Amino acid sequence: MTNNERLRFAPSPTGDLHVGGARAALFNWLYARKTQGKFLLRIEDTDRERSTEASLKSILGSLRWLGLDWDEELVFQSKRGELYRSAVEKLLESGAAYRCFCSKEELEAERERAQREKLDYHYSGKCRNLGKETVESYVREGKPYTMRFRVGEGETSFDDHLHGVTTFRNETIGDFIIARADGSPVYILSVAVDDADMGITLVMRGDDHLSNTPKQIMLMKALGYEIPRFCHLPQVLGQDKHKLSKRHGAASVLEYEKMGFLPGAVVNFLALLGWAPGDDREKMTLDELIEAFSLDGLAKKSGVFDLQKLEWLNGQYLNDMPPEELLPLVSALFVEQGFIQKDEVDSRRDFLLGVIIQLKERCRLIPEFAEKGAFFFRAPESYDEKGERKYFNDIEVADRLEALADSFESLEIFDEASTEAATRQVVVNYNIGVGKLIHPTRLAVTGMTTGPGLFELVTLIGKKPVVDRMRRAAEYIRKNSEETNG
RNA sequence: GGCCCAUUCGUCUAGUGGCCAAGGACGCUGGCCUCUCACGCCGGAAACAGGGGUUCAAUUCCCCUAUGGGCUACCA
Repeated sequence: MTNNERLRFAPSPTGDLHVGGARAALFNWLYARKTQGKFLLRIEDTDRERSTEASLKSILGSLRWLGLDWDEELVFQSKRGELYRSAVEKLLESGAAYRCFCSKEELEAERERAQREKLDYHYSGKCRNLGKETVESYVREGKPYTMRFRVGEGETSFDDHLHGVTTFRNETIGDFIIARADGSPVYILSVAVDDADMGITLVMRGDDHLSNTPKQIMLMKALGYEIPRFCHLPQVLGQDKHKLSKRHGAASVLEYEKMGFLPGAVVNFLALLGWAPGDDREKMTLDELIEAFSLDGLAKKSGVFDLQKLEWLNGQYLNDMPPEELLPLVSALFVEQGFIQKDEVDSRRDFLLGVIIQLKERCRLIPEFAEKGAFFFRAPESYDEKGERKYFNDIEVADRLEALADSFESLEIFDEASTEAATRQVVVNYNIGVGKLIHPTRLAVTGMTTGPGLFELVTLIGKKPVVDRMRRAAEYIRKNSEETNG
């Protein structure tokens, strides 16, 4: 465990950052930071068809959003063709690789036959021992060829950090292609070359790469490279226990950002999916994660992404966050909703902080501030249906509401203590329980049956609008009862 | 089909041979607090896939089976 560890995350820019990828990135990052090593980023953009600039931007954006910073320059595979070509050349010269002239159709037929006969298929090795002259004449004819790696006898094994010694018999692998007919390198080759070239000391990636590892090792050996250590992480699954994908709802980090999750909560949650600190901590900051992180805490079992737990965690973050920190996020939402103008954010700062304070322990996601707090900005357009039936069911309610409105109006100081005192006084006059007045009042002022404490909310909104809303509700109740009676 | 990997409450996990009649968290659920909701607090139900070994002793070690997953491309 020196501080010379070099880790990497190698996404393909073919979409947004996937949750599984983000978790792999996180573990690499944590290990690098823990060991004071380097965390590198390599962009696997050799698939020209599917790679896009927009995806790259999106992935980098998500990484930054999560707080995962990287060291050194980005490595683009698309810019390293020369490196791969010379590696292939070297393998060809040493005899570790050979030209294969088999056509796609031939190979396809072979594979189908094997499948039909339920036999284990791998390349027949037809071109493996072609005579020198044959090869030369084919090349002269311009017959297209791919490059194949000559897989030797024996077995290939490595000591995976998580899975221990894992062994593959070479005969089950079969000579594999390392360069296409157009000369471009295939993934397995570029990975081997890049990991060596970048000096990666520990390859930590999804366990879907487990069976690729022996190939990578054979290539590295043939190229005379030092073999890195490996650690294959379990996958992230959806509720149906299949690999997390769009079908399960949100599979990319970006979507969670849009849904109103906080980066700290997402990172925290991802860290706990497949890793445990060894104690009972759940909520942990990035620094605490670095501090506690160890490869030993990694799980072997793939984990199901539990949205409910993420939501809970996010709620914890929201609740624990100082209101000032929430202000930019929440006010941006309010502006977007048309609750306030952008230039009002500063002048109404105290009011907005008040709203946040009253709402934050009731919200799990940022957008809920708008759903649960619209009434702070405008009078309710309608009343909760159940609430209406329960609290606006009596003409007397209108009288009481008006009585309380009058009482509120006459208050010199309109604060929690005075409004509560006024309410309790009115209740005594009518000889009813305090709840009998509080609930209708809340419904009148907010349109809802749930929310912050009535006296807090009412003082934040202010006397005038509150009194207006109460009188309007009283009127509404009267009108309704006339209709139903008449 | 072949190869490789995995298997503790519904879910995330603790547990590395005795401390486990299995602990925590989410969710579910009973209650307390209370003007409602939420928060918080106190309780509850809920798991070692099955079968063989090894051992004085297995959740922990080995084997088999079952189940799930991955790879088996001129994708990455």
